[in-house]
Amino acid sequence: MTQATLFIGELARHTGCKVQTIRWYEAVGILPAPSRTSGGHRVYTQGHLERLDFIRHAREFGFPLDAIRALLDLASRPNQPSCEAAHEIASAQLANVESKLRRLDALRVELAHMVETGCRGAPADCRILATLADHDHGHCLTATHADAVASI
Amino acid sequence: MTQATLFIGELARHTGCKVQTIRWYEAVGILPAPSRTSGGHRVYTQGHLERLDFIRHAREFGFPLDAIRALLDLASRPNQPSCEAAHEIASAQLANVESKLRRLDALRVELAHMVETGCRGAPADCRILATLADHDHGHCLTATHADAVASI
DNA sequence: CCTAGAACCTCTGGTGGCTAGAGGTTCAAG
DNA sequence: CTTGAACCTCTAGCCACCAGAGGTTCTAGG
Repeated sequence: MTQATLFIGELARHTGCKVQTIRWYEAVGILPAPSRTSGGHRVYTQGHLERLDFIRHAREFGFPLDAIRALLDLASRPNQPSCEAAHEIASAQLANVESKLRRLDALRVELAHMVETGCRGAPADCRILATLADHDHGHCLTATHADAVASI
Repeated sequence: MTQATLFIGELARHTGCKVQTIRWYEAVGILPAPSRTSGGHRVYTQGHLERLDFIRHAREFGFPLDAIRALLDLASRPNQPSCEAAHEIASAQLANVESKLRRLDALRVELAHMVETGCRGAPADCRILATLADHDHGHCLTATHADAVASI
């Protein structure tokens, strides 16, 4: 039952998180401020390690920090009647990713078309430059790629 | 041959670009600073309009501003022997989008699995929370979704 | 006890591509 | 001459960090 403690560098190594990022997570209040040595160095507990692992893993799924905060709140109250909220957050993230995928794929098709049509010779005859210059989408497959920007 | 000129708001309406964005394009040097009225209002020419249209269209393809700058440079020298550079820039962007698509799709699969496995009952038994809490990826389909973050 | 150097501290500024707002000035129609 | 829409500059914020300056603390070896 010994409480192994960690300095920030060790915590970083254990979690694969950069030192700066850990300090930033503390600044934005998603990782609680640890106690300090008399000299001011941060001293983390096992609890911090677990919480940071959770955060990192959730980040790998692309959850924004606000969502992660909500998920951590849920996880910290394990005896609530339902975790429907967790399901909702994850579903929202899935929907988000799916929407991005759709827009990005449309963009891929359009870009591939542009690259394929190619440019043979001088810039004056370049299909790529011509496509971009024509804001009426004359060379585009569809005129609806405008909203793809957000998914880049 | 009359040079129709435009105030910034009219240019914005013509291009579908926000006024602020136009000023910002000027600040970062991708749209040249126009002349001004004696009172200091920006006065744009047809050339500005065309350049901004190009920029907007290229942005819709997700090109970063640096790439757009390079493409505009090419377009402004239409008699160069080759526009291979344009092809390279577009190919790089396509590769970029394809790479994002791949990572994002892997993420979708993983998220869908998580959402599907679901959570029945209390947070203590929630698969979503359990998946996130297990940084050894015990509940994940693969352990390699870490690099998907960059594509969100 | 002293020293070296690795690791820590805070603070500032930058990333990309904008967007929003405050507080003030100019334009153009009536 | 007045009104009000449109313009101006400047600052700050978004997201999730990363890099670096300049200074302090920890700890192992002598």
